[in-house]
Amino acid sequence: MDERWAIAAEEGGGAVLARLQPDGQPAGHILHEPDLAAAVGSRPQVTRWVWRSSAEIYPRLLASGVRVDRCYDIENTEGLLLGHAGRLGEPRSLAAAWARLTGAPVPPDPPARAAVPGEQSSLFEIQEEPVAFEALLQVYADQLRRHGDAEHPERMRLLTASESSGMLVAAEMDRAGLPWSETVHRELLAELLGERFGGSGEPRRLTELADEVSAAFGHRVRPDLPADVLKAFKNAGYQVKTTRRWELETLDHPAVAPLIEYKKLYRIYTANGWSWLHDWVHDGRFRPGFLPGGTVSGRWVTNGGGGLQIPKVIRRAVVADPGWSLVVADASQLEPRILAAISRDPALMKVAGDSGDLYKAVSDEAFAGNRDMAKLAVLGAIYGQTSGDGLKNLAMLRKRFPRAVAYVDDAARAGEEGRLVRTWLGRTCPPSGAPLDAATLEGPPADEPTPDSRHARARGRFTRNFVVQGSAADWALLMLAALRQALAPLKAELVFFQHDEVIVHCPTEEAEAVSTAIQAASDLAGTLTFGPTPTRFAFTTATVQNYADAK
DNA sequence: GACTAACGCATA
DNA sequence: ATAATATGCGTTAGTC
Repeated sequence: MDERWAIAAEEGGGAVLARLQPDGQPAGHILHEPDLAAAVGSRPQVTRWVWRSSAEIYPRLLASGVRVDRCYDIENTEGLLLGHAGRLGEPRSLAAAWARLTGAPVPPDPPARAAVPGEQSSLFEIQEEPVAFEALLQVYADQLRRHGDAEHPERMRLLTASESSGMLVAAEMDRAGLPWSETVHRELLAELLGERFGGSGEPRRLTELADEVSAAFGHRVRPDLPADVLKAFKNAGYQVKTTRRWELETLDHPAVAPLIEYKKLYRIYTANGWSWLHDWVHDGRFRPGFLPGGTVSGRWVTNGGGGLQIPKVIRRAVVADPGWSLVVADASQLEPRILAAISRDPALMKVAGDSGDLYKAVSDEAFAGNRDMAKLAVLGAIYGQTSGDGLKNLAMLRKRFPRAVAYVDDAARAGEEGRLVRTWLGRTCPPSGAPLDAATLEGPPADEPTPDSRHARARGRFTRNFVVQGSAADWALLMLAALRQALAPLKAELVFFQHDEVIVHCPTEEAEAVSTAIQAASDLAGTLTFGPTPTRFAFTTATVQNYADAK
């Protein structure tokens, strides 16, 4: 039984709410109640809550111990609908949507507040003037109609529903937090970097390595200043253009080894050192501030602390609670499988129908068993390779998997021509900024590319990748939604999500059930997103005490 | 002091 | 196998 209610927070902790008819209009009286969380918590029969912003409301509900099954996030949906209509970038607040509906001047979105370490996810909340409840009801009804204007209305409904669900997942993950051992982290820092001068100065190891670098050059060189390092190498007779690690590695000079070690440790020191620990880890939990759909392609971002860039060495600090385990699962070779599902290339679907090594299967099919070649060709197709040996491999791929390559080629061409490009469910890549003239588009891969043609080509690589990466993000939303539902009766908690990888923290006795639930969620997401497809989305799962042991 | 660009590197 | 996609973020140097 579908029972929808709309709700909005009122001053002083109260709420205004109303039951809705299927068309979004209120089904009865509009109620005012003194306690927002109680208003929701006392209505467990409600199947979907319609509200302005999950980031505004849901952390408050969670803080009161109230969870909801489903929601409909009006401002998030407004962004997706605007994007689909090629109007990404227009204000997406409820107030703006209401103004567009009534013909009033459209207010710009308030600027997002800067990240504040340790604060709960409500920091994403758009701070704006309260809008009448009537506006919320009317904008909701209007959005329901606008879904019908989409190229694939059913897919669009799936997209907005699943991203609303993603908002719930994000708030719940931030509430739970990733278990983080401050002790292990400090031990790790001491082991890698040594003690700090005066307890808070530069770590001993960095000072030593900087001295080694200077000694190797015979004069003072500061390794954290690229200009300094470049000059030193040039004076020593080495031609280098940058101080990037892979370029330095080609040089035969005694400064190289300590320099590379310095860069590695310096990165850890600045990005995940003592200050990071102080700022971002509290009460044994790291809360990255997940934001679903934070990128154009629909990938999530985090609001602070570099939550999606936790270096592998630092993962030793992610430790399950006593008696609990971490179920770490990543979707294997996700992007080529997504390409199979969206392109419906028969040969690629066939190899993606097996959960084994996809690149090996592709190599058997088209590259005489050379897996490296096959992998390069597939990645080249997805990323838009422009040079190198891979091009030859790409030609072979095109021959054996024509529909798959045509799919991304079409996306690239659409991008180069400035047309809209969409993911499978309808998330839309905004049109390119600079319009391109016909000559630019026709122009052959000129010997000397014009800025416009370079721009068009870069655009094409972007949109080529967008359809795959973005459709993977579509799939991931449905996978998370299904997993969240499956975990609801357990003690297990989703605590981390990173593009194609999830971590569930659970009592050890639940680990097996969790692993099963993850694969089931993956299978369900495949069917829900793409319809019946032979493509398998296999998860590689490890149950560990320590994140570092998962790989 | 606030802001930005360029750089470099961590993740998928 | 650092070529190609997407990000976040901390540093320094330069500008206002």
